[in-house]
Amino acid sequence: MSQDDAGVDLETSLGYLLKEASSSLRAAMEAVLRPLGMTVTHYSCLELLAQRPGLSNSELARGAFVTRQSMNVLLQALERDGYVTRPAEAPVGKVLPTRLTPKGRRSLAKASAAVRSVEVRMLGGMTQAEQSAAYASLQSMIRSLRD
Amino acid sequence: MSQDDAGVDLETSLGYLLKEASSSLRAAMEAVLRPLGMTVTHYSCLELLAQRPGLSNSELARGAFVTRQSMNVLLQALERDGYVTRPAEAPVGKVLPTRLTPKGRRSLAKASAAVRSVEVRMLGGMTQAEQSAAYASLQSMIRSLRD
DNA sequence: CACGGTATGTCAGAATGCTGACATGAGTCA
DNA sequence: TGACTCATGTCAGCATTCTGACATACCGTG
Repeated sequence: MSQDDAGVDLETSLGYLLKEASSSLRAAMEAVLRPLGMTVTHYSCLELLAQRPGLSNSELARGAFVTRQSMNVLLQALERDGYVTRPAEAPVGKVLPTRLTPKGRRSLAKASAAVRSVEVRMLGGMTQAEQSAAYASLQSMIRSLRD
Repeated sequence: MSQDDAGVDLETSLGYLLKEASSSLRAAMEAVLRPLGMTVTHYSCLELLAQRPGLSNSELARGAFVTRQSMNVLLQALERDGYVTRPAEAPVGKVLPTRLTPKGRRSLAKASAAVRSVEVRMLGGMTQAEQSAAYASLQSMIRSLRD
């Protein structure tokens, strides 16, 4: 339990709060995706492909915040199980554009609904103005850290 | 490029932005802690102990957002290298209260300054009001997800 | 007092992600 | 054209974290 509050207070650190929120969100997403046999990175990859068909392995990796090596392992599994397709040879350069299969699209539909319910729950106690403020705040943090 | 399909729009999703911000913060922290030979979890553990001396392994794990098994291996390494101390036997129950050594405190001092500089940079483009709004928003999200 | 329910510390194996490295292709510039 | 730089896909090895499991200690209720 909590004792004395001497020293720097982690409870008032935006960085700590950011990590806590992100951790909570990930846990909630894992909870709803597990019954569907899907991980968060798994879902993220499919969602990215739905919105931007033809994304390459490296681009997917950046979008899902993992290394391109990790994403490659995932893509090989997704391709083997018939969720995505990649051409055997690169149309141009070395980039292999990836696309969802109908099976992948069906799988994503259920996962997307589950994830959306989590996000709705997360935003439940916030007004529209508060959501906009949160959006602007997060973007500001990202922008400041990018340099 | 805005696209209106059935899926979650990643560009406007607060969840995605939250993950992006958290990822950026972690990367920035890793960058400044690496020269000090320290990882983020490593630092988090020391910072927690500085603010709440006598924290147990499980409590440290929850505070650093890892499992108690992971925290245990970290604590064993920190104890072996002389950054923290734990009694050989539990004063009460099974809980082993952990404390920083002077060496641990010195190590933390440098790391803490580095991390603080990152947080200052992250908050650079925000007004005081925006920081308060961000704080309230994140707490609201955490609260909503806790149920 | 006895009893479940909960929490803790710890060990072992498995899974996941990362770092390092290599070859290849595209773009840049002198 | 040739050299240089950068990005990509991929393989291999390593590190870190997690899952599963066990024994133990506290606490509430009956």
